[in-house]
Amino acid sequence: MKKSVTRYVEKAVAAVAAARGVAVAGLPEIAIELPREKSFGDFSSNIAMQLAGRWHDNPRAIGAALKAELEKEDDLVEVTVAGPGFINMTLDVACWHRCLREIAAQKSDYARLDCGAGQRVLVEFVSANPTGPLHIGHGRGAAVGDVLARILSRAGYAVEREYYVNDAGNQMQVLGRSLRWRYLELLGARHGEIPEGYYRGEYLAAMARDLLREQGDALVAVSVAEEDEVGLDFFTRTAADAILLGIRDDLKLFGVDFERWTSEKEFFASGKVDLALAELKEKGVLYQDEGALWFASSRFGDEKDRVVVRANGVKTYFASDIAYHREKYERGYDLVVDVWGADHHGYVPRLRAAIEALGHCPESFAAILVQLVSLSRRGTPVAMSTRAGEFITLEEVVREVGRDAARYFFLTRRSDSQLEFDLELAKAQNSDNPVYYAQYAHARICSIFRKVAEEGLEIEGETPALGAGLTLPEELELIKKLDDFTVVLEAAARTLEPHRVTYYLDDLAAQLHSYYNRNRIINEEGKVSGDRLLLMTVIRQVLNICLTLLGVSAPEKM
RNA sequence: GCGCCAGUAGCUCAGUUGGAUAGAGCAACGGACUUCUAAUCCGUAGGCCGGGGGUUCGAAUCCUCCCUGGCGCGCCA
Repeated sequence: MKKSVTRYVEKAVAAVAAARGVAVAGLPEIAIELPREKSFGDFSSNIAMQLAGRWHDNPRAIGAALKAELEKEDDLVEVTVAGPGFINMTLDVACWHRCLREIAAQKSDYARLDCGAGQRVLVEFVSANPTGPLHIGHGRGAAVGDVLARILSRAGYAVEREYYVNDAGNQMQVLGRSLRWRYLELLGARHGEIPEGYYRGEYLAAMARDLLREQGDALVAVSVAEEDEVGLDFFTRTAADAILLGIRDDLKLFGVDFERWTSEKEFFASGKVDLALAELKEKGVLYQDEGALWFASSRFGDEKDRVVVRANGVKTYFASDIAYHREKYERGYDLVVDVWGADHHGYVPRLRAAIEALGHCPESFAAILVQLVSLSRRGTPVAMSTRAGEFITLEEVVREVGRDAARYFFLTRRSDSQLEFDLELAKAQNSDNPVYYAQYAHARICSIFRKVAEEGLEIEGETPALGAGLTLPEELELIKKLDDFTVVLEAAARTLEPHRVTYYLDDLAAQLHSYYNRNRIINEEGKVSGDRLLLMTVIRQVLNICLTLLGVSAPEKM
């Protein structure tokens, strides 16, 4: 509907401009909004005020001229100029009924947009080191990345999900040492506290017990010195493989699937890192200093230059990440989205610099920074310390509160604001828990349809229903809300903000509950309003789409 | 010290990218089940949008200076 109204306003502006002999080119974009106040009508525009400056006239006079043009439109039954120059427009109710029928006809394809125009997008997320199980912070990143991908996909982008496995570098060495230490501990060759800097989580001790049981006690000599490299490759690989399998399981349990798992190690092994560096060198943005090789990222907006090859000859993580992103562009994505923990925000300018240096438009790269999650139980904080190896894993959270609640909770905040996750609240089987609110709305509507079908109730009105009997203010508000979903989805895709869908869903559910409490679809005589049933059909349809976008189930019964 | 993000009701947070009288949930208080599901609804109360200055028809939103909190400032990843 908004699009139709936008066209009317565009037409009116063109007509008025012609009458005044003013050029239409270079005019501001026509912004159509939903007025806060219902009495202002269905849509409003501030275009008269925008034009006032350019046309050197007062906004109310321009508004009056536009109003005269707009009144020629059959669909607009009322046009007024209000306040400082807002143009308020009210549509014929028949338009809203038509709108409802159109949405109903599209069924589950409603709000499949084409604003992505088939452009290819890569969403890279989670990408945690395989050094330990996923914790709750990764869970938030997983929910945000996955739902973002679903939203973009519905908005008409060709989306792929990718997990970048950071399986190279120091921390993998430490992982191998940690597992070897645990193994030797079981053989009585290590005692006391695990050394400082090692991974001390219980999962490695458990893994060591499995190793001993399944593969015996000869994997490494008990006499091996701690600094020694003997057997490290084996322990590193064993630990990383097992942990990565666990991560895949956790993500599956959480409802997240990736098209692609990419290994950092492979980038080094295949020489792609060298290729990327060679390309940068060719572009003249690398230089040698103090024995190291630097990338001149400050020429592309970073605050300082960054090392890509250390003086000891070892390439940095940044170097492999350049190679990785270079490959993303070579694969032909139009938009590259990375979902990171917000503590990596300082890393954004240097990567964007590298992307630009490689000749790609920096606008085509977006980093979504996901803020910290703090856990609590009934308001009291749950301490989490990665150092002590005591953290709540994603798996524990999902098992405790359920996938639906966990996903929903992660999406109730903007990504860049901190999130307090209350385990008791998420687990609550009562009305305090917001995830049930939306699901309940869906189940309630299903229940009506069940009753109609089971009891073979008579449906009143035209067949098929036209919706013409829907004239209550709350019915029209509902139809407008349903119509607005395309706008919300488009905005969520454009701004890469999945929480917009959560808020929309909550609003729609609220309107449904309110309507349900006030009006009956099946009346006292057991007769069913066909028009209201049509309205329920469409609401259920949109609730279902939203829940599916969030990866939350849409129960038919609760 | 420099940079990034945040600061909105008692608490947790939205706020359609500059619009009209700033919203929701929880908590508090008062109501609604012989009903298509009360996991719901209706009502009351709650505000110097961190503070000052600026930009304009118009600012929670933009620019600037302070205050507070989180994070980042490695030839770690």
